[in-house]
Amino acid sequence: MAGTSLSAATASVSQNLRKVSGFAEKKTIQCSFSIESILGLEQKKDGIPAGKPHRPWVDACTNLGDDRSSHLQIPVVCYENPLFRANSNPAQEEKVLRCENYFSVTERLSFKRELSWYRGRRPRTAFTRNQIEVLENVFKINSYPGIDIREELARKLDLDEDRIQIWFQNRRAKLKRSHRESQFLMVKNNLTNSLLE
Amino acid sequence: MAGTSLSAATASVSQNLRKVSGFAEKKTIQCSFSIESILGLEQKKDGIPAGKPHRPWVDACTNLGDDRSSHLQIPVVCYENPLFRANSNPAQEEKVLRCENYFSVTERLSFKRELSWYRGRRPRTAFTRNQIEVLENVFKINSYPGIDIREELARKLDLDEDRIQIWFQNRRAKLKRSHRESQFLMVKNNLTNSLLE
DNA sequence: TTTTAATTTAATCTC
DNA sequence: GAGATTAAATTAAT
Repeated sequence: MAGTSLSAATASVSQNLRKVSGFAEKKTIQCSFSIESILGLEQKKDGIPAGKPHRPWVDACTNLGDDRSSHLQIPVVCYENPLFRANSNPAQEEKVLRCENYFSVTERLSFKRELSWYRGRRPRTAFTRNQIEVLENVFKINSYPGIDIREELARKLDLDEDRIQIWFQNRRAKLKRSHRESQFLMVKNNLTNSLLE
Repeated sequence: MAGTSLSAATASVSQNLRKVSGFAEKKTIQCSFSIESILGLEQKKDGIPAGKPHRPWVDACTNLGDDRSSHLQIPVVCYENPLFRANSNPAQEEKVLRCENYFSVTERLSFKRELSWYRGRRPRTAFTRNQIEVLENVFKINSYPGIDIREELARKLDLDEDRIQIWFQNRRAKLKRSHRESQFLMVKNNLTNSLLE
């Protein structure tokens, strides 16, 4: 973890709390110790077609040894965690006025947030327009900001450094995608043109 | 994807053209970031260790001669940085990397890093469910398998021994991370509880 | 439906 | 090998 400040480290750890599974790995040891077993040479029951990627979350029910399910064991932390409560969006709060149901929008947002926690996912951050603008401007000049720049951005934009880092990762992926697509377009156009000649 | 509309791609291209052509939009930055800061020039590091990484999978598809043009992964840096647009042979790239008169150490580090990432990165391996299962079972018993076990696993799982080694490294890192985080959790809960008493 | 924040993990780099 | 970081692939919220 590159974050050097305590707050950054704390935020980072709390982000990954749901990944905590240090104890879950022990309880899954129920296999025998024969080499054949270890190597999985006795063919498994439900002939899973080899060649398929490993996607345990798709059929989580049938996947017993998966430590990913362990985040369900510690939802209490999610409730108590103050780190994500602070991040309320003013734009969304104004919608409270239009709410005529049992729960206010903020209440429902809160539920949603807690549900996110249960599901093991950080509530989606809604960046403000100004935050995006600054991030974009920095990205134009440097798409790989180091830890110090990220920290500086975090301070100035009132965001966690983690969010900054993720934002740049996603932004780089987006740029790459758009390059791929424009490249594809060019090739396609060249091909079309040469066929029309 | 439907988002591959011409307008979208065009917008994307023009955005990138602006980027290539210079810092035309510097003035829109309404935040007090110094250029040095944004470019990451503050963080000084040591020199670049010369030496080309071993990338057998690059040669595998298209080798014979020095043709790199048929790579599916488009190097983003080639678009963004005018330096890498014209020259596509390694000798010239070396010269660019050695050009310390014009570029800072960190810049050259960044270039080199991006080059190797975008051009030479090994395609991500998608392990099958069965492969993962076997690896996990072995890991439970021995998280530091020696070369002989790795070779055996490679044979039986039809993988390169390299992949096995990397997998165990990443798996150990994951375990360590989860231990750190659960420890953090315990400390935090103890702290919370003692504060509530 | 589209965009993008968030997540997981294989691969890379530095030490 | 450890540790940090990244890209790739994906999930899911908006």
